[in-house]
Amino acid sequence: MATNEQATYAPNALEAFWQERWEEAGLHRVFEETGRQKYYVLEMLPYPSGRIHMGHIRNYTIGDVLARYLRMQGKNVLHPMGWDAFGLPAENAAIEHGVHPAKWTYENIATMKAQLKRFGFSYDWSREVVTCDPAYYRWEQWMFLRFLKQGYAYKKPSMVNFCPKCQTVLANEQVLEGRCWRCDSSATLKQMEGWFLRITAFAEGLLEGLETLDGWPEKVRAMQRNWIGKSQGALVRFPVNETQDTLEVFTTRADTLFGVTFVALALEHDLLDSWYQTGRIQEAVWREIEALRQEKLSSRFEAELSKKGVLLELEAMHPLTGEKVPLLAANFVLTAYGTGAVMGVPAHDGRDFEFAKKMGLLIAEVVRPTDGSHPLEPTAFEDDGVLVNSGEFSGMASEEARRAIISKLESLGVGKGVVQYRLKDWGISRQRYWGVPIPVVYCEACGAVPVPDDQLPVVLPIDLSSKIAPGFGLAKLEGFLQTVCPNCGGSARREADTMDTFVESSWYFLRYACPDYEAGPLDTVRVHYWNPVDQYIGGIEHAVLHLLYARFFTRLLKATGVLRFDEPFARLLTQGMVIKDGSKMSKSKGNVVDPDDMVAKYGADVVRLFMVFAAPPEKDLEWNEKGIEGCARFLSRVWRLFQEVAQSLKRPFLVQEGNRESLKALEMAILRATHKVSQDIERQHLNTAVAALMECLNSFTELNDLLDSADGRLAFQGALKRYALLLAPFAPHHADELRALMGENGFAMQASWPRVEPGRIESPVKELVVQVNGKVRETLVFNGEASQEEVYRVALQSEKIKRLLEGKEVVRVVYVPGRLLNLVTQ
RNA sequence: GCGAGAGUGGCGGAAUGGCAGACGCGCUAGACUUAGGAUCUAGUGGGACUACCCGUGGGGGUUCAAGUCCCCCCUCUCGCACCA
Repeated sequence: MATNEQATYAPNALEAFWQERWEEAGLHRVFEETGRQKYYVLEMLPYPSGRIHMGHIRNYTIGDVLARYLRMQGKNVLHPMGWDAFGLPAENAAIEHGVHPAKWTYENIATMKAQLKRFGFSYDWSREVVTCDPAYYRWEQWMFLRFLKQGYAYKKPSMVNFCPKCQTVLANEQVLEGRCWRCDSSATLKQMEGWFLRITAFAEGLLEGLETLDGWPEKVRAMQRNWIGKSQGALVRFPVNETQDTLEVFTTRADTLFGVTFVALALEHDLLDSWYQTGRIQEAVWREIEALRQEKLSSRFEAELSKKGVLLELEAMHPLTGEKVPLLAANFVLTAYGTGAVMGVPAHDGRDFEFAKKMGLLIAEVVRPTDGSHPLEPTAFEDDGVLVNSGEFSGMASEEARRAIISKLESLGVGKGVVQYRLKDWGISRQRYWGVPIPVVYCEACGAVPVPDDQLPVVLPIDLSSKIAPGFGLAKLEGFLQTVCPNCGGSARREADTMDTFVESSWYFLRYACPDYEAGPLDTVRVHYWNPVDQYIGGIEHAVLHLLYARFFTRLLKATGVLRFDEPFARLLTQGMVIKDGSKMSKSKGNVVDPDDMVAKYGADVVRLFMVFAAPPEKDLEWNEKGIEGCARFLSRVWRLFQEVAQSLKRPFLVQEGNRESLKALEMAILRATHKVSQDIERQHLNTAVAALMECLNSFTELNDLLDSADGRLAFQGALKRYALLLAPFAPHHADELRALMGENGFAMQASWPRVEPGRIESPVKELVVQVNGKVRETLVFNGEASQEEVYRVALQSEKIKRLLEGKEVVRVVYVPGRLLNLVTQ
């Protein structure tokens, strides 16, 4: 400007000044420019809960540093922001304070947007997406209808997780240790009808895709792999004697089939009820089953249930040996996994072993370690080995036996090889109000009818006659529900469920490419110009929620013909939490630091700097008031140095030529910093990039004797111009101000990132270390490259080295050019 | 139990197999000052106190050289967890 040429750094006025200039210049708007290399930097969009917190600031600062750096590198960088605006907190606020969810949400957005703007993040706000806007969610409804048509969306009754506090259903992914991910209430199970998206159809693709995501943290990939839970095995059918029923079990250990001594059913298995109704299960046995069911319900979330079971007094026939095996109902058999029934092989499964001991069931050894030992007591032998007591399969190795036994089962028609996944279809029905209405109507004559495209969006009614109270939902809005059938024109009722809000966040990153598009959900050209996202940044808490859903949606949209790629996020950075006094900042702990307070006190640049300096991005960051003061001190020192140089340029100089060594050192300092900062941003070590800037400043300060000379001042001016550019991604307001002070026009973001030709940071003066037996004993200085012989010769002239080598023979000399000489003695 | 990651000064943290502790905080001393919680200068792993020794959770190994690579163990954090 600059604002003035004052001696103290006054961040608030300065930052406001530059933010206005950026705004006027439309500096952060970006357009599709074919021929220019694009880069898409994305941070997870926030839920408008009321206020921005430090965790957001950290996330967005990391993204902003990368975005600004890449833009200065000449990339066409998309860096958007929006709001995940549907969700329960808005309804809860309505219940507690009587505010309409829409009003609450939009007011929060306004507050939070102002907070973000104060930090000077380089978002293209013209692309802002608000998911509760009908202009956004109409396309989500459009997509839903496509999915419906192709069978990827369907409705079914099922046992679902239900949060009593939120009064709504939760998807499997949204229940953490039996508790609601949002409010931490204990979830219950409930039989309900609801809509599902067929994520299981993409289980294999989602799993395989993980292998291609080498820009993702291994931790997240492992979590998703785990969640998808693929296992290879066999379905085996056990006919139940004296009935027409066949019990199917899933096993990964077909090689242990001859060791089956019982078959156990989950307490909730459908056949139990049917056998009870047909009198196959006695009244006394049934009462025991009921008792176990009760016990299981009440202790659902205990670490481990002690294994209990009930003999059904029914037998199944072993599919290969024809022997009779007892059937039991057991509390440790999972309903939701496999077939809800397991074959019991006590000799080779720890759980079955424990259970068999307790119930007095037989234990039959069929696999032995290859060393021939019999390790059956005190526990099961679970490893692979060699088969025994297994008829024609005896003598085979486990691996081979699994294949052979599966073929046998298949040829007899009593089983088959299968792949099983733990992943379940995504239940998206929510029985609440503040969400996207599911575009289906129910007609007495025509049944469930999809709402035609031209009647979209099904707008969420905003005018409410009654106040929102607990249990409120679309189902209470008679005016909304009543409609006509698009098919026959008869009276019909609308679907009252809304979609899980994770649906909105599954595709928002696509809409940023074309937020104004009205001819369809996505403008194919623009979407494919920007996507996939090159760098995604957000918290690890979404490892198997949002990140899995978004990957699924991308594949779904590809299958629907909208997209041409499989993976939405090429690289993922999961930043650590901001913690204080050892725990995550939260209202309940009373350890919250408000970003606004910090900005008021230190300015945005200082807070941004601290956010990336105090810890590497992926690690937790401990809030430290002293630490942020250190960053403030650093920016003040930078400020003073620039002032000093600017002032010196106006004064008469004392000498024409500056000290040659100092001039060289100055150039070397800025070159080294340029190299280090570039390299560190590239590898996302933002904390060491800032350290390099600090180090460079320290060097500058030591060289300020150069300001007495004419060429020293000019050299300093040149170096500082480059320094301001290096600072720009971290402290953008500061950087633009400093550039102005050095006589530059325009904005740092429009300037090119300084480059260093390789080799230029090599100092002509080499410092070389001499080791004796690997220990550093001497440091030598050479001008330019020195040969091994030369270094050796000089080293031997050192008194110290001479003394250490006295009476010893050098048996080996290791020379690393430019680094060290190691003399090895006997 | 399974999976992933991490153990380095008083603290946050640096180190393509090549001088361990960059940078910052804190601390010590000094300078400037009516004053200092401002600023500047110097020092700051431990022990010996001039030239040496020890030191990256513990124990082995590879190497001229290991915080870094390999094997075993311990501790911590996170995720999943009776997944057949």
